[in-house]
Amino acid sequence: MSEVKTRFAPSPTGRMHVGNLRTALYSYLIAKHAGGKFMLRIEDTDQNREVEGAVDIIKRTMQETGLIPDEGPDNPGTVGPYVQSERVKAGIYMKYAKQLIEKGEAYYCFCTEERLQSLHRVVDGKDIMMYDKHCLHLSREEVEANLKAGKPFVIRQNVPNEGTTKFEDEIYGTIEVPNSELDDMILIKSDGFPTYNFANVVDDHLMGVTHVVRGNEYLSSAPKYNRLYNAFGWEVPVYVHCPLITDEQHHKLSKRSGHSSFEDLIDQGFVEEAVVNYVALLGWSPEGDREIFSLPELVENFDYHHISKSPAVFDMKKMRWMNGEYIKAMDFDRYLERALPEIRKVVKKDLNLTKIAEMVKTRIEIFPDIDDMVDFFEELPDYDGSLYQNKKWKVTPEKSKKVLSDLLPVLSAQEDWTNDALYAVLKEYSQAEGVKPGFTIWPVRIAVSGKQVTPAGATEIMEVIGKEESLSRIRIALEKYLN
RNA sequence: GGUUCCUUGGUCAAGCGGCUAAGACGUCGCCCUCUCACGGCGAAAACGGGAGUUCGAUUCUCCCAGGAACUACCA
Repeated sequence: MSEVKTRFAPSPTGRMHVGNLRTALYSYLIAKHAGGKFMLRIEDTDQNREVEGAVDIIKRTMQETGLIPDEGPDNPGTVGPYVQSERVKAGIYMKYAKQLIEKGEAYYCFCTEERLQSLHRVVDGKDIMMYDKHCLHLSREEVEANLKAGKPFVIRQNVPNEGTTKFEDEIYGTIEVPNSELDDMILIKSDGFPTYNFANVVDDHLMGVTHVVRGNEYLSSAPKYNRLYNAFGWEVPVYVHCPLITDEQHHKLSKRSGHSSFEDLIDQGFVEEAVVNYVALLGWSPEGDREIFSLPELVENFDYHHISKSPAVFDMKKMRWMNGEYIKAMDFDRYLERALPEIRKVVKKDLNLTKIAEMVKTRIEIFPDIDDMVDFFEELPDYDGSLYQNKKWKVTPEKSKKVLSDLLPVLSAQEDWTNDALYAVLKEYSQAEGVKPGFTIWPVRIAVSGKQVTPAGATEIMEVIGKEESLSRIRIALEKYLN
């Protein structure tokens, strides 16, 4: 058996869709698991849809996710070029299309747009069209004359109306389709560019791809590919169709879902590795119970036979959970790089931001979660006096008032403003009063934070905001909220 | 409309003829605790329906229902 070679073949039309990312990931994993090669090919055959800079997005995304191609536009192997528009210039597709015409498997079509338009009909609000093989019946002379006259043409695949075509998919098994369902799809467009379908087959063969990994949405066009391979007498590659990734409504993930692309997710504060990890588990499951996998670990464990058939909903909740796991496990310096800018958005004062970052590390799932958690460091929010009511510690506003009044002079006299020292002070006071520490600490925490929930205890907060600010906030509590 | 595919808890999913039908997220409870979170423990929650095949079907076959994808000179 020859070496496994897979490819990721995106169109440069914008951001990297998560469905595409998963296809790329599975392609990569299949190749790497088998010790094979992973290739990148750019399918820029639609000049209208091409988006400036999209190729860079693709390349950058692959860098960031670690899906590094062994061959591609930037590191060509022996089967280049790796960009289809360049292959068009080399005349590759036209050459093979003409071979097909010789064999009677394809034909020139000169139909006008108007004529094609007349073939469309609307069923259930959907516009559907099936070509009627009008130009198949043109005589050789007519074709020659049309070509000589410079009439625009396309080349279509010639699929018989009778019989069936079947193909094998590794995941879905044998799939058989009646030929009458198969449209005479266009192979070469009137601008001389190949369509995706044709370029794909030609390139996968020419470039030695052994396993074709792609989305389930292409499952129904696969039989047409088989006909092409057979017509050429080429070996059919192994097909691996991945199940669809859907939104909560069970529809194919689209731009409007807001998290449809890798970049969207990163923008929202997700970590690259977490996205890769989560996406790997959409449609595939490892053998054990483990869910957290680095890319190398995925390579080691990935067995494409365990890819499932049913579509998977992209669950933001679980994505967030997994991201939280990655943040918790993240090397602190790297964490700081992403956490600090987020903290600076709300904390402008010269406080110990590293300490604040430490506090929130186990409490966030995505980086923007930080904002609402640490805003009180910057400024004491307006709060409700009822916060001083706490059932567990049996704290009331009245009791809080006494605690804070008692503590104010004690804390004013306190020199060592570190967490441990402050905690000792509060504990000592509690013992002297014969109450639980929590009873004392609750009102202090409310006073210095103004919030019901904080990412740290009272004394940690005091340490960070400092003595002066702490005392000031306690005074405000006494004067404004407990009076 | 046609074709193709899919159908285990709300979600991701194990299961590949015999099980009290894993596990994870989420939800809820308890513990830990200077609030919350982390961590620990626990609970509720599923085989779409109907026929077969079989001693026995979540697992095999068929039908139905539901869902999805495709049906472009887009990929």
